[in-house]
Amino acid sequence: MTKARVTVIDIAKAAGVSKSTVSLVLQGSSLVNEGTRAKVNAVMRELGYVYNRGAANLRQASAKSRIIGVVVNDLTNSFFAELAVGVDMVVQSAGFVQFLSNTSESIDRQREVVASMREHGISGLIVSPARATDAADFKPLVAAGIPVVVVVRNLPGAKVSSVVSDNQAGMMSAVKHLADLGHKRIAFLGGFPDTAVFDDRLAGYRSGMEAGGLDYHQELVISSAPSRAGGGEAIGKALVLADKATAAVCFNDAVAFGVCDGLRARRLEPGSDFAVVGFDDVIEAQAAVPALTTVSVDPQGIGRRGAQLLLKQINAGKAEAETVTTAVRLVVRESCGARKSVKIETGL
Amino acid sequence: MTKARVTVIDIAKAAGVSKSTVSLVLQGSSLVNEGTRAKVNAVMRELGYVYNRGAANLRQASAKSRIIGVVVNDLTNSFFAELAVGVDMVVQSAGFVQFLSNTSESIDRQREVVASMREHGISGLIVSPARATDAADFKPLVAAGIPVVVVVRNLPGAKVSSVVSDNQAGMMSAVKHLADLGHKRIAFLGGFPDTAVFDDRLAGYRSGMEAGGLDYHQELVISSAPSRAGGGEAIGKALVLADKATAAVCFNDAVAFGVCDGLRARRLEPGSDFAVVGFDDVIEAQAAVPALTTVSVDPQGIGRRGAQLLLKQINAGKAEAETVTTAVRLVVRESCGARKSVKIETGL
DNA sequence: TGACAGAATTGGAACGTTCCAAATATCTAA
DNA sequence: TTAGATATTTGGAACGTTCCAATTCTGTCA
Repeated sequence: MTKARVTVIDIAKAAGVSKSTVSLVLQGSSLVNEGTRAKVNAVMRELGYVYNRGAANLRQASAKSRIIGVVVNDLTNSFFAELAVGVDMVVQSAGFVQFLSNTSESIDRQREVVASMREHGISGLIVSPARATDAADFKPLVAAGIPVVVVVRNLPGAKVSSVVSDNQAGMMSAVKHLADLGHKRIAFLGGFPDTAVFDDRLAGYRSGMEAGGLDYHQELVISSAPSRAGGGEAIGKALVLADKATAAVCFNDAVAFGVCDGLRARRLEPGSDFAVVGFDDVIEAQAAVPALTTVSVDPQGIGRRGAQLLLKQINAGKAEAETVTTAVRLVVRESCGARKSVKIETGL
Repeated sequence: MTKARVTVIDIAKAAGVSKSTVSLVLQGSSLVNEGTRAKVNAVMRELGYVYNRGAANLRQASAKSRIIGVVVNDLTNSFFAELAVGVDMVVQSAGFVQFLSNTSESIDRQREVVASMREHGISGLIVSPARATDAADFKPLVAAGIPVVVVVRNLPGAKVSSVVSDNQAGMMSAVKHLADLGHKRIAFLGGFPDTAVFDDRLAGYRSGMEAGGLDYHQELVISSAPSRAGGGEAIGKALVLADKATAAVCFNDAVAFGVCDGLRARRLEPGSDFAVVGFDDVIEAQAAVPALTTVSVDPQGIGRRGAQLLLKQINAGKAEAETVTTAVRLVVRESCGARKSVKIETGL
C-alpha cells in the first residue's frame, strides 16, 4: 500500500523532460520555457509529488533548510507562549517552519535540544536561554555560520544578537509612579541576583528612587525565587524590617501575586494597605483581584522582532551581532492603590 | 571562517577505519569492537562532528526522521500551550523533536503548514484541526504511511486516531450540578453548531437536563462564536426570553467570561444572581472574580496521550486507527453560586 | 546558406549517510 | 595445523536533490 515515493525523476519521465529541467521548475527559474513549466507542474500535481527538502539540503548550504529553531524556558507561561506566536507569525510568512522546544530552565535539556536542532540542520536559532547558560554554549553554532538571536534574557559575553525589553526604563517608571503616590519606603522584591535581567531591573529601581528624590537602602532589596512562592517569602522579610516598607516593585508578576498572597495572610489588603507593582503583564494580571499594576512588555512583539532580526541575518549570510531593546509601558490598575476597584468593564 | 562540514569520512580517515565502521558506531551497533568504538567516539568529539540527519533520512525511511509535527489552532490560548507542552514532554524524551505551528483556525494556513511539514519529512503528525477541516485532508498523509493523531476535536470520517476529552460526560455533570442547586431554566450558551465538539457538549447538556428531571427547550440553546465576545452576545439573548434562564452552562471558558461581563453590564452578579459554568478550566479560571466553576480537561494529559499514541504507531510501522477519550471533572468554584467567595488561599 | 547569439535543455557528478554482500581477522576444537 | 565458526571490518551502490559545463534548439542577420 505504501507506494514508493515519487521523485523528480518520475516527474521528468512522465513529462518527457530531464530531471534537471524539473529541478529548474521547482526553483522557479526563469530559464525554463513557459510551456514546459506548465506541463511539469501539471504532472507534479497529477502524480502527487512532494518535494524532499532533506535531499535538497544535502546539496545546498544548510542556510536553505528553512527551519528555524526556537527554544524557550516554559511554554506553560503565557509570556513565552505569546513570544512563540510572535516568532511563528513572521517565520511562517517567510516560508520557514519553526522547531519549538521547551527547556524547563534545564541547561542540560537546552544543550540536548540545541544539539538535536543542529543535527536537523536549522538555518537559525532563537533562544531564551535557561538560567546560568554559559555564553560559550552557542559558540559552535555561530562558528558554523548559523545565526543565533537571544531573546528576553541577554547573554553578556556571547557575540550574538539579542532582543530584550527595556527592563531598566520599565522598573524606573514603576518606582517613579509609587514615589509620585507618596511612598517613601519602596522595596524591590524577588528574582535571582545572578541574572542579567535582575541587574537591569535593579538598576532601574535605583534610578527610579533617585528620580523620586529617595535614598537607596540595601535592606529594601530582597531577592528570592522569581515565583509566586518566592514572592510570599520576600514580602515576609520586607514586613519585619524596623522601618517597614509601604510599597514594593516586584521582579515579575508571579512574585507580585505571591506578595499579594502574603499580604492577605497578614490581613493586609494589597492596593489599599500596601502598594504592589509587578513586571511582565502576564495574562492573569488583568483578571486578578486586585487587578495588578504592572509593566507591560509585549512578548509577541519581542518574538516578532527577534524573528525579523534572525531572518535578516540568514538572508545576509553573515551574522552581525546587534542588540535591540523593545519599549515597555506601565499599566496602572488597582494593586498600587492609585485606583478604586471598579469592575464592570466592557467585555473584550 | 565557516569551515567545511566534518563528515563521517573525515572521522573514518582520522580514526583509521572505514566510513562503514563509523556509521555502525553512530547507530550503536553491537557488531563493532569496543576498542574501535571508543576510538571513533573520541575522534568524533575531537573534530566536533555533527550528525547530518538529512543525509541519513535520504537512505532510511522517513519514519526515522525523528521529527513529529504538531499543529494547533491558537497557541495564545493556554489550553493549546499546555497541550503542546504535554506533547513535547513525551516526544522529547523519546528522542524526537517537535515542529510546532499555529493555524489561527485558518484552513488554508493549516494546509500550507502540513504540506511544509511533509516536505521536511515528519515521521508523524499531531493536529488539532481547524474548524471545518475536511476529513479527506489528511488522506494523502496516511496513504504515505505517516501516522496522524487528531486531538481535541475529532474528525468524523477520517480514518485516523484521535484523543478527545469526554465532552458529553463533562457537560452532563455540569448541568446536573446546576440542577442539584435548584435551577430549572438552564441555558446552553456559545459555540458554533457545525463542530463535533459542539454536538458532543450539547448532547451532554440534553442528558444532564434529563438526568435532572428537566425538560429540554430549544430556545435555551443559544449558539455564538466561542469567544469572550460571543459570550456577551449569547447572554444578552438569554436574558430577554419570556421565561428567563437563571443559570447557564457555557461552551467554553472564554464564553463563560463573556457571559460574566454581560451579566455585570446588566447589574447582575455572576454567582449570586445568575449561575454560570464554563468548560476547559483554562488557567485564568481560577484567578477570575468570581472564580469560575468549570469542567477541567487536562490539556497537557491530552497532549501526552496523543504523543504516546503517535509514537506507538510510528514504532509499529502501521497506523491502526484508535480513539481514546480522556476523563474530565467538574471543578466547583464560585461562579455557580455554590460557594461563598472566600479568598486568602495559601499561595502555591 | 552559414555563422552566431541567445534561449532552453541536459547528463553527470556531487552532497553525507546507510545498507548489502563480501572480505578479512580471530578464535575454537579436533 | 587446519577447517570451520564467529567476530569485525569494508568497499561500493544507493537515496533525491542541485549544480556545472556542455549541448541542442531557435531564430536573426549578412
